[in-house]
Amino acid sequence: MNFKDKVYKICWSIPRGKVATYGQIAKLAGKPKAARAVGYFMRINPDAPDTPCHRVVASDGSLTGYSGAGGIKKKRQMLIKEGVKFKGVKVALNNSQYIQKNIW
DNA sequence: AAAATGACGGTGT
DNA sequence: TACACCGCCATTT
Repeated sequence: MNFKDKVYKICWSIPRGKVATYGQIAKLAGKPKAARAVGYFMRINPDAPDTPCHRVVASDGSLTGYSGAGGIKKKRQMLIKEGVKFKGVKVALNNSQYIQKNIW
């Protein structure tokens, strides 16, 4: 299992209505400081409905990137529609962050 | 092998 | 909130 597959697998494990941060995913994948690389994988993946990459946000809760149609705006709407709480322009990590324990 | 790239993260202004 | 910097990383060129 390479780093890339782990990242995707973790993405798929994020439940509806919850979100995870890039750094969090990087850590779960075994590379605490590879958040940047995680973003890279999100960018090249088939996007939207396929991999729920829209459930991945920046550490401060703000939405970054998203190469799918609609961009950031669309991403935010998708999250809201799934039940993710928002605090202004950012995600309310306090009650919408996905707290996951080791899945391996 | 070396340099460039980007959907990051943390800190400071 | 916005922007600039710098350190980090896997993947591509």
